Amino acid sequence: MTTTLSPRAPRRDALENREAIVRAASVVFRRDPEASLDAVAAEAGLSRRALYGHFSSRDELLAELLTRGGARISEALADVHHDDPRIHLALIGAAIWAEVQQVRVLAQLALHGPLEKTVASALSPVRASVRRATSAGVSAGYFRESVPVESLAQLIEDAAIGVLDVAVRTDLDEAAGRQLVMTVGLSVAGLSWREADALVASIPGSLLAAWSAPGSGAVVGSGAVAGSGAVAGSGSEGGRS
Amino acid sequence: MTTTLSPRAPRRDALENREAIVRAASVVFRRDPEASLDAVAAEAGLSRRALYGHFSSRDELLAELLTRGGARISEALADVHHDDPRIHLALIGAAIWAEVQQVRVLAQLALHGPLEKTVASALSPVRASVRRATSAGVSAGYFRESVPVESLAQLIEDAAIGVLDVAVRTDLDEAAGRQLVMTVGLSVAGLSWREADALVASIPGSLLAAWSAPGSGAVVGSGAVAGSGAVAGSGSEGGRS
DNA sequence: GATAACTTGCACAGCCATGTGCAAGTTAGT
DNA sequence: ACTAACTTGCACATGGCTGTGCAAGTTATC
Repeated sequence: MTTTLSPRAPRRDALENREAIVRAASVVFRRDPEASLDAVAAEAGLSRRALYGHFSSRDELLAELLTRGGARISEALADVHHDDPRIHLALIGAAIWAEVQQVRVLAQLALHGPLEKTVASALSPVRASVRRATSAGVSAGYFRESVPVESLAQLIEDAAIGVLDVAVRTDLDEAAGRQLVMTVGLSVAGLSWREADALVASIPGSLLAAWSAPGSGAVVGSGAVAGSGAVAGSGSEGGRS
Repeated sequence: MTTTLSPRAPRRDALENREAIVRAASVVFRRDPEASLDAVAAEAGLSRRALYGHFSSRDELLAELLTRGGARISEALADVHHDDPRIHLALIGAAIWAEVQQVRVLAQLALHGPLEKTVASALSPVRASVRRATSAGVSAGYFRESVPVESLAQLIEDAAIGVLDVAVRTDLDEAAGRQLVMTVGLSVAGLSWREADALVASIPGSLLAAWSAPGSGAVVGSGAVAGSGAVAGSGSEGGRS
């Protein structure tokens, strides 16, 4: 008695194609937030026309991306806490690193126009967490006090995105990338590199286990990312400059 | 005997209009590198058609912008040297801060596509200078050694752009902005915030005089930047679709 | 004040991207 | 195997931006 209502249930491959489209969009838009739907469809291995069978407009696709990205990130940050604001910040870095792909799509999309507000709300958990750690770290005398806290938090955020770019571009392995994101974040906050390195080294592996874990399920984007001739095709080296 | 060749010399206001266009382009493209020429013409107070009287294509206008920006920056960096790599890096920061507008236009344009190479070459003096200071600082044990020098230089560069954004956005005064750019650059390099602050404070004013100077001539873009109702006016939001 | 230089406004072509409709396929479920 | 679900390829309307031609203005310069 599956479904007596409709004459037939939706097909399973349709669902798969929908996923493929979202994944493709994630890959393509990370490189160019204004890419055409044709490009997305191509990356997904479908026709442009079929894409409209799943999303009735470009904006609807964007909305889906934003929603998913935001959810992934919130989830990842959900249980990141630590009494030492320095370690807290480092852990945020590690969590973010585990979600690079998502974060970078959001960051890219943020540059656009009308998405700003949506993206902002998607990233707000990160922002809040960073802000809390920053503020605590400044009070404790660890972080620089020569800048208003909001600006500092913003700087750390911006720097983090930059680091993600570099890390991805230079093809660091998981551990190295995570380490870089953590230490540079701390540096911008105000620590010297020796302090940052030492601090990060002192973090018990158990705290990082969640992300460094072997088969950390639910890795939506990873496949797409690996297969991304994307990064290679575009940037080559010019990158940001 | 001005010019016996042509029946009449070009008019002076034409030159002024050309300048206005370039300035407008600088303002508009800094916000949105893909803005239409209509937007540029409007910002310049001219018609789109008139614009084509000065630049035969969009690319020609871009080229002019790139060339000027590159020239300004090279010039600003020409006599930035110091034996202490930390101070060298800080001074680069100060020099860059004096050219924020230019740098930001270039950085924006860099995200585009076919411009990559041109932009890259325009910014190459900065890159080279940063790389030199970075490498020297690492050798001296001041900067972090846990990252390959090229990546570190890249990180510093990226961070600098981020700082410029924040600084401009939060409307810091000249001195504060310069200070921020210098210290955060040093932080990413690896110094603690106390070290960075102390170091920057120790830099004799004479070394900064060049930029902090009252009427440092040749400030091409400053007027345009100040007058930019740009940021406010444009966005509206409709944007794409 | 005559004349060339410059601007404007309009009309036009071309290109590219978005959405949509429809007829003909192909493929998954029952 | 039959049928509905899904995909494809095409055609089409719409809208934005570029680049150009031309006639009619305005303004600097001689």
